[in-house]
Amino acid sequence: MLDIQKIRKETDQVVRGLAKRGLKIDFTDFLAKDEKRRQLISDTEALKAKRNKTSAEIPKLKKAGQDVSEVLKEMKTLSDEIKEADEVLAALNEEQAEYLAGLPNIPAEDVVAGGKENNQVIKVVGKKPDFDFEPRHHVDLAEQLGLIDYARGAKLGGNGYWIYTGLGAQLEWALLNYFIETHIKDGYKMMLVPHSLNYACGFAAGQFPKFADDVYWLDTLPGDDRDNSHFLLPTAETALVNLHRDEILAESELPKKYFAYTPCYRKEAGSYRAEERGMIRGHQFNKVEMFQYTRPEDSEAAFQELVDKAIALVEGLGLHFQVSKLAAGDCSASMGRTNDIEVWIPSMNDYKEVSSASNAYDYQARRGNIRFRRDGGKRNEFLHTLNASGLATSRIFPAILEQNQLADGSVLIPEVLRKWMGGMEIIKPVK
RNA sequence: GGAGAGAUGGUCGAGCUGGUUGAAGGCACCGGUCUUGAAAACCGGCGAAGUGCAAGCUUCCGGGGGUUCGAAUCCCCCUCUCUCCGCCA
Repeated sequence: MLDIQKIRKETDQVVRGLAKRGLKIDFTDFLAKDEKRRQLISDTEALKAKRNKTSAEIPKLKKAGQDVSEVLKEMKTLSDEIKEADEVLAALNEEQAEYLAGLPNIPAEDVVAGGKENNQVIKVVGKKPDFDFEPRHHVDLAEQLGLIDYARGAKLGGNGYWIYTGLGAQLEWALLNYFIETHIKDGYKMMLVPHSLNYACGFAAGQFPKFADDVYWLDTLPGDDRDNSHFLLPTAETALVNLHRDEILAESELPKKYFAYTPCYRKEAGSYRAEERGMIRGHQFNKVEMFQYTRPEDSEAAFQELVDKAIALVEGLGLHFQVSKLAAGDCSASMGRTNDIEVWIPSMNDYKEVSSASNAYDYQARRGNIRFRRDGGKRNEFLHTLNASGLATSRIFPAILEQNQLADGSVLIPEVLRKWMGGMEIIKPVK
């Protein structure tokens, strides 16, 4: 949620910021209505002040033995007038809130305008493996090594689902263990959260109202009974940002650093592409998500910490990858800045996102009413929220298979994972 | 699933026979006195949001609606929490 004060006072700056996302916003109507709304507020408040004052007089008049029937009649009229004005005002407020809720975050100053095509690669680690044989596709490798059962996954859940089997399941779990161990060591607090969340969670995260169709709804349809419906989280971020919704934290508690493992459930409607066969894009995938609540002045440093942590994880696996700084239009709605970590997938001849690190600044804090009180300070301030995957396994797993494959179709297990694989160093084809 | 109790400011907790209660009191926190320093004690301050240049005014006692001139207080609906019973892991 954007600060309405900012829209009023620094309109041009807001317009320019949103333009970087490719949005042409004209606040003229909005501001005119806001003006009207505020006028109405002051009008109705004058009426209410009068009501309160007279209302306090009535018991005194009664006590003095005076006849108050005339006053009561006037008050009735006044009350009706207030009620009418309040209804108009409520409608205006709702309209305004709805409009504000639909506006995305303003990109940070140094984030360039435009979409994906303007993303900049800011770091490259390792290099593309040089195979002296015909490298295999990860789907083939996974099947030959008995790691993934795609056919039965589809039988159980349909397109977009797979089953980790045997060593594949162990390898997947080893990855998660590696992430978890690292985060704990780095002082992040582990959380296991509900996977079924209520509407307010999606709103605070910034997924709703706009992207309510991208998630799986459990009981009712959104809009039917929005406040009592639940959806499966598309990322643990949605849960973690809501941990402190409607809370006021003490400055001394900040920064708060969390991480959570959850499967992520996404509809991915209409996004299936042939080149993404396998586990590149599924309806359910495993991810460990890092999250921070910080003071405003600390969030840029926290962002760097999160990016560095994600980098270190991929680096620790010995994989080749790059880091991209996203252009404004490629940052999701809630985020003012995002860096993606993209791992090399040989079969796709492309880099695919394994982590997305973002700074939401105060955008989510406003939506979720998450504030903090400075030591000795009087006013509560919105804090900043940041998140970063650390990591999603669904692209790391194929990257390991493809980048670490040998001529005979076996795959080297990254060293850091071996302790969770019973010391195993290599996975060999079963047939 | 059935029955009952409850939801008040950062926190705990009064008020709930409708009208100086936006809300006592405790704790926490901030400032001061005292002290070599600290603690204790004492004195003072201390909810949030909206609107306005400001003084101020308005709103908020889980959420929504209603009754009334006037609602934290009365009525209805919803959500959540707790206790008991049943069922299940």
